[in-house]
Amino acid sequence: MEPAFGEVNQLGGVFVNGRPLPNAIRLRIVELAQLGIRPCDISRQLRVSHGCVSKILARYNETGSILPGAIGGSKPRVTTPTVVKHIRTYKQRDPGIFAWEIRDRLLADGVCDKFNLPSVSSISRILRNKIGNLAQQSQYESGKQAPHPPPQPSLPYNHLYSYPASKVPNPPGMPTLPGHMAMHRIWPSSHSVTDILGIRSITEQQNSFQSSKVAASQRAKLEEWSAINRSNFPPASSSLVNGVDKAHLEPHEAKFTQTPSGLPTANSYVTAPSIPPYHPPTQVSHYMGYSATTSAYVTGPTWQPASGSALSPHSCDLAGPLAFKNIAASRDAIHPVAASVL
DNA sequence: CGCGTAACGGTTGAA
DNA sequence: CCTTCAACCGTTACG
Repeated sequence: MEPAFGEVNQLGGVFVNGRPLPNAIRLRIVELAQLGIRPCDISRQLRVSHGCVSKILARYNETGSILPGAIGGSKPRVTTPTVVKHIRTYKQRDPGIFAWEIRDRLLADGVCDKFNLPSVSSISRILRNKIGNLAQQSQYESGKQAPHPPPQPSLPYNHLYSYPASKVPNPPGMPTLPGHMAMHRIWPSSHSVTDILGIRSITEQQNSFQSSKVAASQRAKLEEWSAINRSNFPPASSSLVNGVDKAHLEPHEAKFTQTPSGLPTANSYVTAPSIPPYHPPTQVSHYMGYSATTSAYVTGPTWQPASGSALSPHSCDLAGPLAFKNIAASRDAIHPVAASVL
């Protein structure tokens, strides 16, 4: 469960079964692809299976994000206390109401929107399990609803944490969802549209180790791109970029990058000996709360100087940018470091 | 040979 | 706490 060292694939690359590739490598895959390198060559160069390269690129093309999907956990429940309460109310008012009618009403009354509307079967289950005895008890049940008013709005966080993963992309052709509504999954990840697009993370990283291989023009393009995108989105989302967005990235990266010493370079990274110990889930719950923990990362780590020194001037250390991203929350902190590296 | 993808064994985290 | 379960992971192998 705590693979200090990963396994080695057929190409000699290191991976940790069940865990996502480091973002640095993911990013590298996308970068190389953008430079016109063929997937098969990327695969060989980075020693990542072609299946994985294919998947990451496909996802990137589809969602614009290089980030892995949210692992573990459960989907946010659509049957929030509020919803249950309303269902109960409907049932009380009309004991003969059908589940599908309840569903329609939830939508009509604005209790739910089409993204968090429970399925008919969910409603049936609720009726059966939670309100089943309501029929008999409804009289007195009804009176005591007030005490526990779930302060929860019907859309608690959905609009904040969308999810860039493949299952529910918001493909260009799909007009229905604003990107940020694409998924109702708690993913401390992404989250701002720009982040969903993966733009920000890319540009940030580029800014960090751009000097290495990425052509200046490429960088410029990306920056411009991000600028465009940023400006195109509502302030609400962009404001999240610096908070939520990064917060989510950090934990992941922390695992990859907070390697105590000897940050592997891009070139050596994939070889077995230089595998960065996969940092075990730490005390910091990874997908932690967005706020507090972020600052923890910002302030705490001692790796910062190390990363700076370990960073080789060229040869694009993958670890470098990632390391920087750990403190991404404060770009102010980043840039000086990045600048010095550059 | 390159690429897309299903199967597989694995991890994760909310319920 | 512990267990369940459904999400995701990357590799492998096949077509």
